[in-house]
Amino acid sequence: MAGSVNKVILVGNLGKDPEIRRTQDGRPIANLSIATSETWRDKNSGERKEKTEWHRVVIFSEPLCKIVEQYLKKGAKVYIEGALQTRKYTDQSGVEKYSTEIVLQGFNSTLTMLDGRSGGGGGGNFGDEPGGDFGSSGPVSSAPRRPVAAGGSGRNSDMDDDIPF
Amino acid sequence: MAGSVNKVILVGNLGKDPEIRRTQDGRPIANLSIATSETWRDKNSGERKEKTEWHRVVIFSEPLCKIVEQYLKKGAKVYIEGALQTRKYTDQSGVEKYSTEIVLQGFNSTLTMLDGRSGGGGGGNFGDEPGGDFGSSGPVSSAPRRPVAAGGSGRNSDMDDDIPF
Amino acid sequence: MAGSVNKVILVGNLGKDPEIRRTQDGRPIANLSIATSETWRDKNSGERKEKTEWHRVVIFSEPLCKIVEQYLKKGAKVYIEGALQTRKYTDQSGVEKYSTEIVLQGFNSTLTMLDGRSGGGGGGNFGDEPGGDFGSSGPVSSAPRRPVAAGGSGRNSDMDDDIPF
Amino acid sequence: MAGSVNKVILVGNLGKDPEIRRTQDGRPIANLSIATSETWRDKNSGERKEKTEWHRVVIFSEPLCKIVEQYLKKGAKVYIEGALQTRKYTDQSGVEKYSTEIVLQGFNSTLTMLDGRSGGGGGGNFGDEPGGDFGSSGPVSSAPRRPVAAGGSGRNSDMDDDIPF
DNA sequence: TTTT
DNA sequence: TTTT
Repeated sequence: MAGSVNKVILVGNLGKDPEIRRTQDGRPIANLSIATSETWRDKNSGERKEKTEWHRVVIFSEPLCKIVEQYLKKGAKVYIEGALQTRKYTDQSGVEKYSTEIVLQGFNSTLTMLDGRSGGGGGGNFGDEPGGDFGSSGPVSSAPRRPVAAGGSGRNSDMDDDIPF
Repeated sequence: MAGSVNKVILVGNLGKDPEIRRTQDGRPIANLSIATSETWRDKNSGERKEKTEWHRVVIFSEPLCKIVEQYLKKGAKVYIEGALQTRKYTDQSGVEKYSTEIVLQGFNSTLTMLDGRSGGGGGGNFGDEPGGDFGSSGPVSSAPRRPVAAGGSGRNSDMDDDIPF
Repeated sequence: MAGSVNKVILVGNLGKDPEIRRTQDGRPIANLSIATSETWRDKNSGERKEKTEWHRVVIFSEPLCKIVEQYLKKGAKVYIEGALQTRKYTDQSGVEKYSTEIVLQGFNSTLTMLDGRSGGGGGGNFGDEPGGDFGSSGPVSSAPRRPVAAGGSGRNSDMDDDIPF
Repeated sequence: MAGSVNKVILVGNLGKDPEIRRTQDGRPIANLSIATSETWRDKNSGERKEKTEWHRVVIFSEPLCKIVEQYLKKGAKVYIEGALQTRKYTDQSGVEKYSTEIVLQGFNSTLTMLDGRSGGGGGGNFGDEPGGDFGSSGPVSSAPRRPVAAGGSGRNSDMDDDIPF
C-alpha cells in the first residue's frame, strides 16, 4: 500500500537490564522492556491512580545495539521511535499466541538516552555505517543528519549566527 | 511516573467496516482493523517485497466514535494517534492470551480521515464536549484547538494575513 | 481541509527560565526557549560537530502554564508536543517579519518533564478542567486519560494483571 | 546534547507544484509549500471557522527528491516527517530575517504520498542508497526497513501468517 | 520489571 | 540561552 505509516514513540524507563542476543551470523538483537505510566485523579473518589504499561522493544540495528549494550541499564530513561509488529509464535504447550513488539530497524528508528548518565551515545561512527547487514538506523539522537550547509531557498544564509529570541 | 510518553501514529486503511458496540451504560466503543504495509526491494533477488501489518484500534471517545460510525468504511484511509495498551484475556478454550491494541481515549488521541469522502468530520460540537464520561478526545483533525488570537509575544500581530512563500 | 495534521515533537532543554505573561482577561501565556541539538562526526575531518537549534514555544493552556510556572527552570529537560504556527508581526523599525512558533493549545498538546526534579506535575486536577477558557490540554504526561475499564473486545478482561515478559 | 528530539509530522496538501533546484555539485533540493488547516466551531457565534497554516519544507535527500519530482504536484496530499530548522537570511532590502523550515534530510525523515495517484513511490532503489552525498533518508513510506526475518525472541515464528482479528 |  |  502506498502511503502508510507505522510509528511508535515511547518515553519510558527500562524495567530491567537489556538482553542482547546474537543471530547465527553474528548480528546483535537487543530486547528492552520499557514502562510507561499515566497517573490521574479519580473523578469520584478523588484518589490518585496510576497505570503502568509495559512495552516489548526489539532492536535489530547494529549501532543501536551497541549503544544499548554500552549505556543502558535497568531504570534508564529512553526515547524510542520504532514500528509496531505482531509476531505469531507457538508457546511451550503448543498454543499459538501473538506478541506485539516495537521494532527498531532501519530508517525512522531512533533510540535516545534521556538520562544524564552517559556521554551521549557517542563513539558510534554513524554516517559511515560500516556496511552492516542491518539497515542503518537513527543513532542516538540524530547523529548522522548532517546540518544543512546551504539555505533552503537560495537566499543569503549565515548559518552560524544564532537566532535571538 | 512523571515523564513518560506512549504514542502510536498510524496511517493506514481499514481492512473491514468498523465494529461499534455499546457499554451497558450506553457509551460507544469502536473497533478498527487497520493495515499498514511496507515495500522494499530484496537486496539479493531484486524482487519487490511487501509486508502488511494489521493493527487493532479501540476507540473509547464518543465524538470519535460518531465520526467512525458516520464516515468510515472498509478501505478508508485514516490517520490515527493513540496509545499502546496490552490486555490480558482468556480465550474460549481457557487459554490466557494477550492482545495489544492502539487505544484512542482522551487527550492526545486523534482520528483524521485522509480520504476525500467526507466533509471533514465536522458536525461534532467539540469544544463543548457535552460532559460525556469519556475523556474528551482529539476530534477529527483538531477542531477544538482555537486559533491563537493574539501573538505569542505581545508584538503586533496580523493573524489573518497569509504567509507568502 | 479535512485530513490534515500539524504536529511538532521536541525533547530538549530550556535555555532560560520560562516567561509567563497574562492576557487582559487574566489567562496565562508561557513562552519557552528550547534547545535541541544534534552531533555528528565530520566525514572528512573526523571532527565531532554539533549544531543547536532553538525553538520558540508558546503555551496557551492554563494547566500547562501552571506546571511551567511551578516546575520548569532554565536547564530543565522537557518533552513537548504542539503545532507549528507562523505569525506575522511588525518590528520596532516597521519591518514586517514572521515568527514560527510551536503552540501548545487544546487537544494534542502535551508537556512532560523529563528531569527527576519534580513530583510529576501532579496536583493539577486535570480531567475536571475548571471551565477555563482555554481548550483543555494534555497535562503533564497524560493524566486525564482514564484507563480502559473494559477490554476493547468483549472478551474476558483482567486489567490488573501484569503482562509477563 | 545527548537526548534531544526535533521532529515535525505533517499531513497536508501542496499549495503549488514542487520547486526543485540543484546545488553546484549537482545534488537536488526540493522545496514544498504545504498547507494544514484546522476547523472549529466558534463557541459564541456558532460559526464554522477555518485557519490554514503554511509550511515551508526543504528536502535534501536525493531519493526523496526523485519521488517529489516524479509524483508530487500541486494539490497532492503527503505525510512528511522532518526536523525544524531556522535559517537567517538577508532580504533584498538588506533586512535580516529568519525563516523556519521543515528539513527532510538523513535519518528519520520521511515523505509518503497519501493520494492514490502513484504506485507507491517505488522505483527508488532504497536500501542500496548509491553512496550519494546526502544522508540517506526515509523513502516513501519505509521501503528500506527490511522486515524482521526472525522473531525477536527466539521462539517459534511463523512470520507469514496473517493475524486474524 | 521501571519511574514519580 | 540549554545540554553532553
